[in-house]
Order: sequence, then C-alpha cells, then structure tokens
Amino acid sequence: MTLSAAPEPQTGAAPATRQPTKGQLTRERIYARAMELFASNGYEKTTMRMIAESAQVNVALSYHYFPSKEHLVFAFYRNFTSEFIDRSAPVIAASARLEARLVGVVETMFATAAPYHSFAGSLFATAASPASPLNPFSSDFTEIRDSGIELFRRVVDGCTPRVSAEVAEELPFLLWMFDLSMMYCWMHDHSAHQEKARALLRQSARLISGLVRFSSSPGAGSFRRQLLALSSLIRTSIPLPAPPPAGPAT
Amino acid sequence: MTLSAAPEPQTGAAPATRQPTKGQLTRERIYARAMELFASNGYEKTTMRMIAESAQVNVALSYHYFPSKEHLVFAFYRNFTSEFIDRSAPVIAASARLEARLVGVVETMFATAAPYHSFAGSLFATAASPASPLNPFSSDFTEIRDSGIELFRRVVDGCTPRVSAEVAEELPFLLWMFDLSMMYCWMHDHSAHQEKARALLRQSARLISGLVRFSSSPGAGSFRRQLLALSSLIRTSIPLPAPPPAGPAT
DNA sequence: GTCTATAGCCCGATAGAC
DNA sequence: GTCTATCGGGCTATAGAC
Repeated sequence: MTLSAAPEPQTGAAPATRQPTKGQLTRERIYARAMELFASNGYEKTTMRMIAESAQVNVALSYHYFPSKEHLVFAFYRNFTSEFIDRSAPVIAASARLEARLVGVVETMFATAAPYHSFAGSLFATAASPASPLNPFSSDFTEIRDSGIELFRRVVDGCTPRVSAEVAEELPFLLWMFDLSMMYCWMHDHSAHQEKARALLRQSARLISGLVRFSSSPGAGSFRRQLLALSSLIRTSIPLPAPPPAGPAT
Repeated sequence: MTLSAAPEPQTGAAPATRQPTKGQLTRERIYARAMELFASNGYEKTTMRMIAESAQVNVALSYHYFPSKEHLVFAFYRNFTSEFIDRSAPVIAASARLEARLVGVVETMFATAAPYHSFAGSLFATAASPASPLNPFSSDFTEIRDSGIELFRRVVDGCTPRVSAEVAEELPFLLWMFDLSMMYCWMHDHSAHQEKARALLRQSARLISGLVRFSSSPGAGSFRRQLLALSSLIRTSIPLPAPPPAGPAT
C-alpha cells in the first residue's frame, strides 16, 4: 500500500492560490471532523462511520478520499509538520544560541501538538511499526522527514557555539532524531502541561549544546569522529534519498 | 484493561516444579501455535480464529486463556525477556570490559529475537502507544522492565572502566534504554543478518564506553552531573515503583 | 475447571448498482 | 458522488457437556 491518495493536493510549492474544488472542500471537511472526533474520543474509538456521519457524507465517500484510517493519520502528519516548521522560523530568528534554538523549536512543536495530545500516542503507535508505511523511516515519509531535518539544518546554521562543517553536516539529522524522541516523551507525559517533558527538554538541550561545544575542541577529535561515524551509520541505515549534498547550497 | 489474565501462571520465584495441569498445557499450545502463525503470516494477518483452529480449540477457549490478542503479545514479552536474560549471564561472565559486555548482551538479545524478526515490528507497534497497557513504561510492564534494568546492573557491576557509585546507580537504566533503542533499530533493519544494526551496536558501545570512562575523569564533573540529572529526570518521569534502593543490596 | 458450539455486535474495508 | 450490501476479523455472550 502506498499512502498518496488520488485526490490529495500536493502541498509543496504548488499553486495554493487556486480556488478549492467541491471535492477538496469535502475532503477537508472529512479531515477536520476526523481530527475533532479523534481529539474527543481517541483514535481507536473513533470509527470511520462516525467520521462520515459527522462530515455528512457516506462511508464509501470517506474511503474515496482517505483509502484507510491510516491515510487520515498521514494527512495529519503532513499538516502538523508543516505548521510546526512554519511556527519555528521566528524562534530560530530570535536567538543564535544553539541551546535556546533547540529548546525553542521543540517547545514550538509541543505547542503545535498540544491540541492533539490526547490522541498523539495512538497515532504514534500506528506509525512506529516498521510494517507501517507511516513509520518515520519509510520511503512514504521521506518528504516529511526531509523537511524536518531541513528545519534543524536552519537551527544549526550560524548558531553559537560554532560547529565545524563536518559536524554541521550530521548534526541536523541527530537533532531531528532528538526531536522525535522528545515527541515520544511528551506523548507519554501526563503531568500538568507536560512539565516533565519540558524539564527533560531543557536539561537535554543543555547537555547537547555542551557536547557540541566540546566536540569542537581540539582535544576531542576522537570523540567527534566516533560521533560522526555513528550518526552516519544511523543515517545510512535509513532509506534516505541521498546524503545531503555538500555542494552549492546555503 | 489489565493484562494479567486469570489462569496465567506467575513465573516469578513461585514453584515451577508442579506438574502442569491440563489447562496449562492447552494454554501453552495456544501460545506456541500463535507464535508459529505470527512468524509465518505476520501479526496482523494471523486471526484469532486461525490460532484457535491450529491449536485445536474453540475460539472462545482461546479468549479464556488470552482475553485479547494483546495478551498473547504480552506473554511473548515475558517469555522473551526471560530467555534473553538467562542467555546473557555467561556473556557477562565472559568479560569485564563494559564495551564487550554491552555488545555481547545486545547481540544476545538479537540472537534470542532472531526467530521473531518478521513480526517483532508489529508487536512493537502495539506496544509503543502510551495508550497501550503493553508499553514499556506502563505499570503492567513494571516487572519486565525491572528485570531488564537489573540485567544491566549486572553488566555495570564490576566492569572496567570503573564507574563511580553515583554513575553506577543511573547507568543501568540508561543502558536499558539504549537496549530498547537497539531493539528498535534491529526491527527496522532488513539488511542481511541485520548487519547494519550490529555495526551500529559496535559503534555505539564504543562511544558509550568512552563516555563512561570520560565521565569518571576529574575534569568531567559538570558533564557527569548533567548526565546524571538527565537520567534521573527520565527515570522519574516513568511510573517506576521506586528509585533503586541504595541500601544493603549489592 | 476444561471445553464446545453457536449466534451475534461492531468496525475497517470493499463491490458495485445507480 | 451516493447508496446498499457484504465480508472478514476482534471480541462477547450464552448455554451447556464432561
């Protein structure tokens, strides 16, 4: 199964100015109602029949726009990632400190995801399985994953402490994985306002920033090489389209 | 829902010498057939009806012993963990080097899990959700998780490089989480014989061992304190029964 | 306590007529 | 796009045999 449904608008750099067709409106209505129901009843307890009824369409039509329940989840991922990245831009601009940027960006992710806290865990479960086309390391996910890594490239870009070019090449990927981990912690966190996840974030960001600084010191060559080798190993274990071109970009 | 089914034998320090009742044999037959079917058809494609038919019992009886499909997964976890831990003992005895022990123990986990590689991912998905009583941080999972952490306590115990008492208190938990991560990588790894996951393991173990050594050096007090604080934060975010008693136990 | 048989609910997903 | 009908599968309920 592949996850790109037929009438799915490619939300890339394509023309978003065209006025929506009737079908698109229907599609969005179904999606919106599904998210509401997921939030109020949870993912598992929300049935496709409920979604269709709520959106005032027939079940079969729901399946026309979203060929499976998973496709709704995938659409959520895309929308969420897109919104999260947009909201991160001013946060990155606000400070050059790596630690502040990292905390800020992940906090932004928490804030963006807050309305969905109740069902994010269930989505994650659907997505965690290597068998699922939704898992973050699958090829269906490539686009979303790449935009996430790209976000952390901007976090690293021009930050303090300064990072060497070789580190700057691997670090975005590592930070993206850190971001995923924080997401997982946040989902599990039922403390008020997810304060525990936030405390964890602050402590981790401090440690990461310290390690990055340390890895640039002259005496840390062995550590740096080991870390880079490790990151490279992880990255190449994943069906990434290609290692980031160290060419004319930036 | 709680996961301890009624006729489930408590495999603790309880008398395992008693001869199995007829019901226990049936239970084990159902379980064994389920695992075979999972391995050959995958988790999702194996139906409860198939399992019952294969074990030559009625579906309702299957549900008597395993009130849900998830209960089969939970039984698998318990058995797997138990076998994995048993097989790890000689590995720990074989070397005092932390790096060698770490590689050896995780390799043992890979070897123990090898027969289930095809469906381990699906089980993991069922288990990853915070909503699932199967997730590794849930209270149902406490016993299994504790035995895992205890295993890594033995890995750390008496190892070289020497670790200070305060590090030795947190390190087993961190290594257990590392073990979980490696499991996740291994599941995703479809290279021949999961060679990529093994390469990752060797590289990670080297780095971890280096970091442990470094953290014990006099100049690394700040790094060590930060790492300990982080570990403690993570650990206390989890419904652990209690922080490990620093009392009379070895 | 161990087990069979049957009947059925609910839900994800599909087929095909209109 | 709409609709009905249907399937397969997780799960439940009940009645009862031994």
